[in-house]
Amino acid sequence: MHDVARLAQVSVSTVSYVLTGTRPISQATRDKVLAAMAELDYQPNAMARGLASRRSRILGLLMPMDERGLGATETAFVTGAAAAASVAGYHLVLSPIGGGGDLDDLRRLATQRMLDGVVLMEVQLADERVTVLQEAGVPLVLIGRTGDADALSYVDIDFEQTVREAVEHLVGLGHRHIVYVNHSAATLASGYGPALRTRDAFVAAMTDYGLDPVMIPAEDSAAGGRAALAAAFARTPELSAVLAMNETAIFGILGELTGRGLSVPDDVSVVSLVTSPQVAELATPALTAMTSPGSALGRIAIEALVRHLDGPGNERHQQLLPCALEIRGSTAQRRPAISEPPRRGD
Amino acid sequence: MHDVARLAQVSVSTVSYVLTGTRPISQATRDKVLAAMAELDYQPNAMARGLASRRSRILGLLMPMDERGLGATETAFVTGAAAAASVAGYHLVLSPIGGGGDLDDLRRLATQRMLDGVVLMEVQLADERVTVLQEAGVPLVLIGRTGDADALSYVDIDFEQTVREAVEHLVGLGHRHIVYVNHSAATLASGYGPALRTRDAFVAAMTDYGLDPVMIPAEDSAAGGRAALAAAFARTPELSAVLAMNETAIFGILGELTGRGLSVPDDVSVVSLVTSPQVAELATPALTAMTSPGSALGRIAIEALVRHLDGPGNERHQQLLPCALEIRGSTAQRRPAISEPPRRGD
DNA sequence: GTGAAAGCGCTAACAC
DNA sequence: GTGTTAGCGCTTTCAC
Repeated sequence: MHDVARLAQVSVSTVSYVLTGTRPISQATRDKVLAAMAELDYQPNAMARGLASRRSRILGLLMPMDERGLGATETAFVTGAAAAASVAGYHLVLSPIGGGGDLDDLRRLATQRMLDGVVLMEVQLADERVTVLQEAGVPLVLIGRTGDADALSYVDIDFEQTVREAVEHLVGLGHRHIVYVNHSAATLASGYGPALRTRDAFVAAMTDYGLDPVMIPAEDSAAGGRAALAAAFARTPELSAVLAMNETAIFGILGELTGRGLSVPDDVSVVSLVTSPQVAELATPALTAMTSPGSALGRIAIEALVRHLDGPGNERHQQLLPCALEIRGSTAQRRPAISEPPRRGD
Repeated sequence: MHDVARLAQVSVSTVSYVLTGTRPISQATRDKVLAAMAELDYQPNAMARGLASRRSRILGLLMPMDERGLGATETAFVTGAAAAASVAGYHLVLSPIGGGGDLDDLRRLATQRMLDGVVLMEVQLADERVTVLQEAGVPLVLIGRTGDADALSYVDIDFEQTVREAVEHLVGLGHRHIVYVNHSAATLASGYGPALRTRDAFVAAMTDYGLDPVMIPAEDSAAGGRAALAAAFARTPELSAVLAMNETAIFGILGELTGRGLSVPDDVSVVSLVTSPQVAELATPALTAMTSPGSALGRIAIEALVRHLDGPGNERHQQLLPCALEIRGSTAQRRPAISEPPRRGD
């Protein structure tokens, strides 16, 4: 930087100011400085900037990685967030730090002033990470919501709206015996927000239609899906539609349906909740799904965070986005059972 | 740090030395210092340390994210790498920077001395990121190999060995007409190492058995898998086994097989290459697969990188790890066609 | 609109 | 085994 200043025949502070833009510089000197920087192939040192300015211009995206891998939905969050960060002049780094034992790791990262702000993915209703980060004084935005998120910034999927639309689609096709296959009982018990919120939304939506809301939990595996479907038929033999939010179990559900000689969508319609097009297309037939607004969520979260950092610093952003219904091959008009007399209005 | 020194009644440098451990400190003073740090709830500032020491103690994992999402295999890389970094006293951050337009972003990150070293995932045969990083003077380790990786450190899957074992398994079950479904023609043309290496290995292995090596490319989609299978039957009507390395197409392959009234594994055996147990269990029947050594790859890459950084700095680590054969329900003894007379030795 | 200089919070010679 | 001190490469008052 010294060299740049000398070459441009200005002071180091002037060079710094063209870099940061924190004070007006005449076009002439700016050009001189820029030319000198290019000439010398100068690159500012991020550590030194960070130390002097007390801002790293690095944003963290905390993304617990379980062994199941990341779906296309999560990937979309990430790419959306990275793009938004880049636009705002920040770097985005992902940290695989989870809710597990590496909470100390997180505390260290947060407290060492390496990150200007953080976006949390896969937020639990009671999420220790939030406490840790708040204590460390790191600005944060959630993707998802804790139980008491009133004071926090978040963006989340509008599960109520999403489930309602899915149910509406199925009811519109004439289905009346709809079973919702959720995540596992253990996941529900652990306070996983999406599982709880969709459960409640399903009950509400079905009740509004005067229908019986049957929910079955399923382990996150193909076998879990099969078991759940078996349970569903035991509980509701007239079952003609399945709503599911479980990207792994859904394959077991489809397999079990086929195994029972039932055709999708002729005998049973299937809608998958919060599902990426990529996964939806993997199935045969391709799944009608509520597609999550992945990259928008990531983008909005970062934008809110940046506004918080660059702005007065007391904003609070709370926003819900619904998933979009994408009709593919797994839903169809309900076919009345042969034994069933036609009803008026059919 | 000043305060810590005063409280412990030592100099700041002594505090620094107990922090870095770069010179012997008597147990007594160390304890005093540690006590003072705890008392004041002191946390060193990462930026300042980085500026003064010229090392950030941050390692980057460059992980291109395409819209397909990360499989369990990639996730295992990441968790293995993160664990190893933590053990070595480094932080690991992931950067979603890809081979796309954000090469400048990478150059900036690399050149600003924010990262002590990086691990590259999804390495292409000709990978510009390698050039950029080398020019920036950032130590790097590849997961995968470029075309001329002789001078670089890398860890990669031993595709030759992996394919050979898969073919051996199928031949051992009596299969002689085996088709290999690879990634797409475009992917092959783009110089994607795994696709090319498995192709060559397949040809070599089949030729060794005196068999005809038929390879069919497939788009990364269920539809691509169906098309590939159709092409495979057109080319090799006697087909009794499919080898595949394409986690998305494999579902189309299975669907098409079922659609043709063929049973897996009774009529056709299927082996999936470089596949995680999670994905293998998704299919019906569960797939016999060559399971990739995911977390070991990540761990070894980080360990090599750290050795490079902390050691004399001229090591070069090159290592290949084979996938492990895990037999599940998609492979079985070949069933001779009815029209086919029994051969001697059967 | 520009320059001079005082730090930012540490590390690592150099002293003893 | 410990203390003193000169930076690391920037940002940002304060002065003009």
